[in-house]
Amino acid sequence: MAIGRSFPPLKSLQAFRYAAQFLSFKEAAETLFVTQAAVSQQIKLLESTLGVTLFDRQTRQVILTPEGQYLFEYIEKAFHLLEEGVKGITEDPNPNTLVISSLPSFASRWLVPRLAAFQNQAESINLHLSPSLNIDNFTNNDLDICIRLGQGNYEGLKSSLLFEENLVTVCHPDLVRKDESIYQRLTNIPFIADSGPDAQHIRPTIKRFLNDFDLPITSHLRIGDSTALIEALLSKQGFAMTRFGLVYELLEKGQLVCPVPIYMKSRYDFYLVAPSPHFRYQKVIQFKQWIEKEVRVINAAWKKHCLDNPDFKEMKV
Amino acid sequence: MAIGRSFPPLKSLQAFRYAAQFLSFKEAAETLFVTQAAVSQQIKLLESTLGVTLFDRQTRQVILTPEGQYLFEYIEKAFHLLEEGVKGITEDPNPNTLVISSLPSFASRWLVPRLAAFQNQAESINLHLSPSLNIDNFTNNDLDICIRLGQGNYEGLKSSLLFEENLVTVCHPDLVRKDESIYQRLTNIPFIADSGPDAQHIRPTIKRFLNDFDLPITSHLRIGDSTALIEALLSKQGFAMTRFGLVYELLEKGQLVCPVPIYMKSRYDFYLVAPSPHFRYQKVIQFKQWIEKEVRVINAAWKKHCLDNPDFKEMKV
DNA sequence: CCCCATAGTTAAGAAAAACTTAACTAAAGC
DNA sequence: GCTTTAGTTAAGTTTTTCTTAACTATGGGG
Repeated sequence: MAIGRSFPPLKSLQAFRYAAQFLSFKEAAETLFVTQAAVSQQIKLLESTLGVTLFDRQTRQVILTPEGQYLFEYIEKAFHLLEEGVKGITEDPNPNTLVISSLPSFASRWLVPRLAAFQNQAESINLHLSPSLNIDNFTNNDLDICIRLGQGNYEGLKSSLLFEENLVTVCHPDLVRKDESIYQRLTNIPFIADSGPDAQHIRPTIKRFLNDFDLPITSHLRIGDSTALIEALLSKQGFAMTRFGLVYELLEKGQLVCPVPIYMKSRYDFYLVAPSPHFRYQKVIQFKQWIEKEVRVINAAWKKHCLDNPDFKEMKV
Repeated sequence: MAIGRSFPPLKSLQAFRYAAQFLSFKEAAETLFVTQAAVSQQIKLLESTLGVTLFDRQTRQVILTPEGQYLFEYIEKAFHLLEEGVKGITEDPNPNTLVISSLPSFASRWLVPRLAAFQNQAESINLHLSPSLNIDNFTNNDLDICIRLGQGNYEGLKSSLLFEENLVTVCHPDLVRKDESIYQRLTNIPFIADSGPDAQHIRPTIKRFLNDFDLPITSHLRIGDSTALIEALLSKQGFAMTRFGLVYELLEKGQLVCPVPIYMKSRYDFYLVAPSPHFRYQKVIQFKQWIEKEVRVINAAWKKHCLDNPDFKEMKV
């Protein structure tokens, strides 16, 4: 049932606004991202509803009638106000404070140590880092942007890929000897299972790999928190398959090594996530540009890792 | 695909306008003739699209947030302009001239003789009567209102029932003798067929009636124009089944009589038809009130006709 | 002078938006 | 403590809007 008895549909008024502005149904259609037929039908509907002819048709062009000119004055002003209001409301209410929600592991291991660099180049922006394990809906807080590990599709939110994650096996270097076989390593080094929600798809792959060596998948230790997982690895409690982005610096420093020559693409990647309007905030634009540049080191590290370990094999999910 | 990328849906802005005005989703819903759930969903959609909280919910009531107050200023003004513009355009561009389209038969036999009465009471209104056989679409002319015989459903137009038509048999009084039977009359008086488009449903009924007398339906004369039909009747060429409204005055004067004691409701009735906004013009309001009063004589005449002829039988279609 | 391109129109069907219904929550009021 | 009220949400339905395809009528160019 129609809203506002006998008031014309708002869509038809919007179509009229652009048709009258350009004196062209075609250009109005382009502006509104619809077909010319849609505009034609909307104008017809508007004229029928009002009982007034708004355009004189001249086969290939239209001219506003006096009534059309009269109406356009009002409609144009009205839509201008709507746009002004919406623009004003979506403009950043807090241009000098950037509130970021991020995975704790990513925040503590990667982001925080680098934020100084961002703050140096964006001195007028105060940062508020809010570690969180879950996506946010952005409607009851002043959160500006999320850094998420996921698949990038969140209802009502916009996602921008930061970097694709890969999964590698890592352990303390003291747990491996250069001359032992893979079989020996798999037998001698305990497997630490990552029980985090974004790691569920790793286990079947590990299981299939171990089956090739006729070995069962057992793990005396299951850790769901990435930070704790790193501590367990560094304290020589076993090996795990985990995100390259999490461990690549430790690999570069030689604090962790890859005991097993396999890797796989993660089902989840890192995204910047926020409501569409937030991506227009200047502070978010700056942060996005900065972090996209910073994560290039992860991509470069991955490329180098692949070059340094040409024998590593990709496991398909 | 959405119009105006990232601009919120216009319906949601309209819902917001009333929700903010009344500080009540319930009252906004009533104003918009939708359910409370619809308003709730529209507000949620608007907040999600803008990435802004517009209302603080307090279980049974809502309060505008500062952002909501800010936006409301613009939205309220904008919708006010829309309404002003639409109101201004639908106001009667020609308040002193009333253009009426009517069936020629109805116009010449009934309306024109009476228009003097209307003009006497509406001296400032100039009348322009335009006989027409077809409904009009009102978009390329200055027509104000139509008087139509039909079923009252015309796309994009509003209809108001004037009076219900009935069909009676009529002929010149010289063609009947008081003492002859129905059978004798049906045999002796030729049948004139009305071949007008709104009379198509009469023939099967006449046929069925004649079958009861074991008589074929034959007509040596077929006339599609009501005015010509009346002339044929008055010139003693036979009997016809036609609209009571067309002939009731001739019946009252004794210039025509009913040879056969049957009648039937017409499938088509008389309607006033025009675009919705035209029914708000003052001149149309006056005309409608006047003609609705005038047609009461037809209704009264029908009632009297029924009372004067209690033996007449209704034929069902 | 003819053919092609252009802008607008319309009907029919598809897609998207908007709405309703029903069940729910949380507080206010009696 | 129970009932009422206003807002919320999910699922399904209805309505609106759009697309596509075929069409018309004109203008322009060859």
